[in-house]
Amino acid sequence: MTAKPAKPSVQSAAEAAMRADKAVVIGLNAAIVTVSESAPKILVVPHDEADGTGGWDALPFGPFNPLQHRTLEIGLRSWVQEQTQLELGYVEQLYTFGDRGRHSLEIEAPGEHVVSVGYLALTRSHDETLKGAAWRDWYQHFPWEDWRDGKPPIIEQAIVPLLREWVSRQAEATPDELSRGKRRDRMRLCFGVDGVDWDDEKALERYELLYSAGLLQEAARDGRPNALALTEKNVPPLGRPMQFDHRRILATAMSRLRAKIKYRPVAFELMPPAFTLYELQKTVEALLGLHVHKQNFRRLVENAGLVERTGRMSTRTGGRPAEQFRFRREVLNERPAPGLKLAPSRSRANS
Amino acid sequence: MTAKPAKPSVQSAAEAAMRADKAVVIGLNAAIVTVSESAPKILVVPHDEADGTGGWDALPFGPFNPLQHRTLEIGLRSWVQEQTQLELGYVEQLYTFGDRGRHSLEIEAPGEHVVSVGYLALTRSHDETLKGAAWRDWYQHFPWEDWRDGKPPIIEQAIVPLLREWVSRQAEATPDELSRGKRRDRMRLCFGVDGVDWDDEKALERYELLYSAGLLQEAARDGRPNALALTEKNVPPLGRPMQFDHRRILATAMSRLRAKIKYRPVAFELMPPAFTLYELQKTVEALLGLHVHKQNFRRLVENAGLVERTGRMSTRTGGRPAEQFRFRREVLNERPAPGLKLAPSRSRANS
DNA sequence: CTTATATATACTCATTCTGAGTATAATTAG
DNA sequence: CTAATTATACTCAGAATGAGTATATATAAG
Repeated sequence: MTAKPAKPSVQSAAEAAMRADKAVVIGLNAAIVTVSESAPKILVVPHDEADGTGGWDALPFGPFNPLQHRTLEIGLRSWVQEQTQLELGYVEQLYTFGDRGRHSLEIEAPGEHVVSVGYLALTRSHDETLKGAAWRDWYQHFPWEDWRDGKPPIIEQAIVPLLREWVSRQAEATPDELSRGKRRDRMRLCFGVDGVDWDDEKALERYELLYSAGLLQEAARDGRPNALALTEKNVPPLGRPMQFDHRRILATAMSRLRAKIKYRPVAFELMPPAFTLYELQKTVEALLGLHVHKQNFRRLVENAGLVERTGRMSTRTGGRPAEQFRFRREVLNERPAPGLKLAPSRSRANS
Repeated sequence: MTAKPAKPSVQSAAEAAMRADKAVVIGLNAAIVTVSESAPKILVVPHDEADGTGGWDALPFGPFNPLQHRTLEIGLRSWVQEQTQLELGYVEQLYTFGDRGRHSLEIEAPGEHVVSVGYLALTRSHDETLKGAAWRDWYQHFPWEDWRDGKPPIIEQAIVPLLREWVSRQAEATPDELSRGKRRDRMRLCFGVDGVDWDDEKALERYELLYSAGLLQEAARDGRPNALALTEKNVPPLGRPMQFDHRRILATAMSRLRAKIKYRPVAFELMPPAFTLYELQKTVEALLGLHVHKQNFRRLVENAGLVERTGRMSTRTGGRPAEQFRFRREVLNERPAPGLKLAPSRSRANS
């Protein structure tokens, strides 16, 4: 085990990378999220191409210029600021995708390749019209993810039957019990079939399952074999598709945010300076796509020291006025700053 | 809010990115982890340069060739396999770093830029010598992270005094109480000063804190202003440095793995097919750098249905023979597959 | 063979955390 | 004034958690 032998291979590999055939362009994609009127909204820019994907939303994206920006995040903030005038609060890197064939190819010049880095950004609700961009309820892209009014009908009416067909199609191809079970298990775990509970954090897994089952328009666009068969059968679109792999990035953002909200106080990035506990709850429920138990939610938020009273009351319609609270920034300097560990309320979520 | 206006800016930006000045090379870095003899080991390749960083370990890395590999992960698996003959089990993307100035620059040709994507990979312990590579106990790079024998002396003897100086240095520069408090709070939360508990998952935050305080040799290499002053003062090295930003990637891997082990059954990727519960515990403790309560650990692992008995006994030295268990793969198909939610044992951890 | 020592494993117990209610207070709509 | 509506406080059983104690089964020493 001498030091020398490894060096040539590793180093020369790195040097070989310098050549143009391995050069890629970094695309920075931002899933910019806000919540207003109990709906999580995602910032989209319109996209029109003659290739059949016209009208599909795209996430705002821009290239990373390494000469201009020291880090990827700085690069992202810079062009988002420039293009949207939004001030981003929380920003988090999600994932870097390098897949060939997961976005329409016309953007790639021959011999060049785009690697896309996805970011999640949160911003406080704000109604100004952004030039050319729009806020879209993210459940338009993921209608199966919103369980606030009970199980979304699209699951039993469309998704489960189509997936069952996909499961049995594999059964024909590979008749061994084991690998058929795999597809069935994936379906069960993702969509909560056969008594498995719904897991709000599996948004990405569900998207990927639907994609690989060929049930999404993106899969058809990418020419996935499964998808072609279904296109012929006139399967209705499952949610609004998005350009490139942007719906996948959005799914990643949803999963990450739904997980993060439970152990870090990120929900407050979406709230105004003062808010009632019920407003906070509505925001959280919007993101999770679930209802939570109101009294326990209060207890949790107050016991964790996440908020403090302002003394002011909210002039609301309806019943008794609610007190307004503010985020206790100090928690960030106390213990590892907790989030909103909450369990879905059985009473309404599973109706 | 028409659709048109945004299109030119977004699209043309993407097209502009095609030009060579924005092209970058993707470097794939692998933090390949195993555990043997109660020590977490990281695979390193030697690196010798005449620039003063000779002898620093490097993580194995290779370029991503988009023409050859469909996804980043496939590219990574491919050259790791090629270079090390290791079979990777679990692989997870960690983070994509684009920072200029966080690695010695000689690798970058003028006008070109390396963006590095870090990966965490787990592999079962295996003693064969790998050509040119070596397994290194990861605590050699992070001596402050191993609390299994009580608080590591380096914290009180070196780190805390140096950080205090760094805190007070800011107090001079910006005398306002608020921003001085920021440095102090960072120190407190990271290193568990003033009654704050040690958080094993903050490995990355601690590394970044030490780096930005200029206490690491990498900071000196990168010419960080803080670091220069300290080099003069003959500060002893805090842990073994690594080439480029590889120690940061390793810190990211540690943080991610320490977090993940608590909610996903990844520890079993590091275990042989059959193992005793104490062996499993030792592995987990090695990764966390903490002791856990033995009886409660057993209860947790068994109640969660993570293991099943094999009936065979372990022929061990010492006391009563222990039963061997195996991982219950079925948990993956049951509920969202839990991990090893464990609390550090107060009795020995804080000695 | 007996005893000390070491480890494995089972069982206990107080405390806290959770999930799910009930009870009561303060508003507005009629 | 009453019903409806929302806010907030309080209760309670069961599960999970942290920390032991008790007992079983081996090896090593004498």
